Formats: sequence, C-alpha cells, structure tokens
Amino acid sequence: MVRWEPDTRERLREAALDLYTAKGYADTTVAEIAASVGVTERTFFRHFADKREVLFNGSDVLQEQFVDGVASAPAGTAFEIVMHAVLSAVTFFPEERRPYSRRRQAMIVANPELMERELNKMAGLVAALGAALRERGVVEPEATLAAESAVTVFRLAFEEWVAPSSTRTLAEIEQSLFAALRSLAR
Amino acid sequence: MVRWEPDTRERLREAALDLYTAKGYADTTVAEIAASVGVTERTFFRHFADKREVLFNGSDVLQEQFVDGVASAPAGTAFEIVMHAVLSAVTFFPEERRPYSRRRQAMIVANPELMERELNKMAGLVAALGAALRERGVVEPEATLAAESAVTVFRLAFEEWVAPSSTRTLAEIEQSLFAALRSLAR
DNA sequence: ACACTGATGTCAGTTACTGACATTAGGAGA
DNA sequence: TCTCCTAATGTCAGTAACTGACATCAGTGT
Repeated sequence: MVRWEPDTRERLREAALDLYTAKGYADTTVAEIAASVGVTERTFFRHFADKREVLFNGSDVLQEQFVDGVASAPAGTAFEIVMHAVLSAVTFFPEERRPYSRRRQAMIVANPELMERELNKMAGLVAALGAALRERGVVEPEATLAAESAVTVFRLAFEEWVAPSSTRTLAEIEQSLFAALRSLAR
Repeated sequence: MVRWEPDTRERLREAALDLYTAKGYADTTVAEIAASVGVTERTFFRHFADKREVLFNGSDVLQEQFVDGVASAPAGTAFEIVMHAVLSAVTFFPEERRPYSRRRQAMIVANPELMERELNKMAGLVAALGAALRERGVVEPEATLAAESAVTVFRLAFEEWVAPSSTRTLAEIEQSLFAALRSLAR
C-alpha cells in the first residue's frame, strides 16, 4: 500500500502555476516545472502540448457545460438559448474557486502569449456553441452571431468576476451584461 | 544611381507568404525566408517580433481606420457609431486585394499558431475601438459591448468575404450581419 | 510464466528567438 | 574633404521550447 499521490498531470499543473507566480512566466522553464515534481521535461510535453497549455486544462470541460446548456435549454430564440447555456455554466465557477481564478487570470493578462491562448480557447467555445445551436435548428448567421455574443458576455463577465474589487456573483454580472447587450442594438 | 529595391521589410513579408504557401508554414524556417531575400535571420527578427508577425503587418493601419471611423461618425448611439466605423473601414479592403486576402487567410486558418495571432489582433481592435468610444462619451459596459460586437461583425464579414465562393462586397456582408445582430436580441 | 499496455526516461536534434558587439554606408556639418 | 553620427545589417554564441526514436519498467490480464 503506497501513499496516495495525485496525477502527474495534476501535480505539473499546480507546480506550473506556483512557479509562474513565483518567478514569472517567462523566467520559468519547462525543465524547472518538470524537475519540481520529479519528472523529466519530456513527460511534461506528453501531458501538455506546450508551455502555455498547462494553464488551460478545464477549458474542454467548460465547453461541454456550454454545449449541455444549449441542449437542455427550453424552446426559445437563439438568444434565449445561449443565455440559458451561459447562465447554466456558472456552476463551473463556484465562489470558492474565485481566488484560484484570480491568480490564474492575473498570470494570463500579464503575458501576451497566454492571452493569445485564452482567446483561442474562447474561439473554441464559440465554435462548440455555434455547432450546438445548429444542432437545435438555428440557422446562419444567427447561430454564429448568438454564439459569439454569448461567449463575449461570458468572457467580460468572467473578467469582472475576477477583478480585485468585484463582489457580485458571476451570474449577476452575466445577466446585467446580457441586458445591456439587448438594449444596445435598439 | 542604384536600381530601385523595395524595403527589406516588404521583401521579407512577400517572401514569407510565398514560402509559407509553397512549403507550408511549419516547414518554412525563418532562416530560409531571410536567405531568400539575401539577409540574415537576425535581420528578420529586427523587422518582425516573431515568425507569425510577418503576416500581420497592416493591422495597426486597420486599427487607425477604425478609430478614425469612430471619431468621424455623426452623433448617434454606440451601435450606430461602431457601424459607421466598421463600414468606413471597408476602404482598407479594395476588391483588387481580395486575392491576396484569400491567400493570406487560407494560410492563417490552416495554422492554429497563426489563428491565435489573428485573434490577438482582433482583440487589439476591440480595445482601440472601445477607447475611441469612451473618448466620445460612451460609458461602460456599452462601450466595450459595442466594440466587441462591431469587431465580431467585421471578422465574420471578412471571413465570408474571403471565402472561395463569395461575390458580395465586404460592405454588403457587414450590413446584413449588423441587421441580423440587431434582430437577434429582439 | 508471458505478452501487452501505458507511462516514463534518455538522448540527440531542430529551430525560434535574444543579447552583445562589430561593420558598413550614407548624410550632415566643420 | 574629413569627420562624426546614425540606421541598418552582419556575426556569433547562447537559451529554451519542442520533437522523434528508442529503451525501460511496472502493472494487468491470461
């Protein structure tokens, strides 16, 4: 019977954020991250496609949440469906995870390379959401426009949610942004 | 009196797209690009921050067009102002540049690294547009939402404009997308 | 016992990118 | 004309991200 050890993958993820925080993203080498959990650099690259990807683990799970949210939404307009999906996905960000999200997001916004990757993940969300909408019979260009709008709202809401002074819940922020978006195109 | 030679920068830009097209982006080294115009690799990196940036030259000019478009828009809602800005910027994409844009965009969508950079440039447009709107007194969150929406419309319109079968003008596509967006949030 | 599978180690190699310093060409002014 | 200055480039050594190929090894099912 051996002492329990978390996944190598998970340990790499934690070590990476710790090191990025301590020394800065650019000044941290992949070799250091690997060494700090007792594996080789090669192993790191077997778990993560590149040095950036280690910070973007949950993104596929979030994507599923969005897609499920579309599938489970009651009948309605494209806009109502994506609103439902985005608001459902808030369960992915419970209050106790806010400190972690803050740390991670601070790292991302401070490093253009990471921000690029973040934007890329958001584009993935848009693609998945758009596909889910088309699955439900929404046609172009409404499917893509609704998907884009929804992810934009989600992203802006998330950014405010992790802002240092923010106290509102993610769902509240999202709702006010959806409302503002509605009245924009008036 | 010497034979006229275009900028080293411009020649690198052309050579890069040619080589990327001929051998593929990943299989082209920066050293090859540099050698093909008779300079060293180091010189390439003095002109372009990295291997991707060489395909994103005009983006700052486009950004200025957007900002100018906001400044020159008649009084109106945030939505009307960004519509004016986006529609003004079509002069940046005359019909004769469509073949070049098609080539370039095909290269970008085929390479995730390049797509990431593209998304990053779009985020730059959003930021500039948002700032220009705030300059005109538009407040948050309307400024950011309008900027995001406008750049989304521009991007989707551009993608359709460079699609192989597309014949409509960029302005036409943009107008129909703005209209669709308007009726989305109804 | 044996084969198989999945995760890891090892190692050599490529290439993007950077810093430091040298060189050169052309223009402005003494 | 000589000289200084600046901008662009060359040279060179170095770092670190990433990859492919192959070996090892522990566990698992048969």
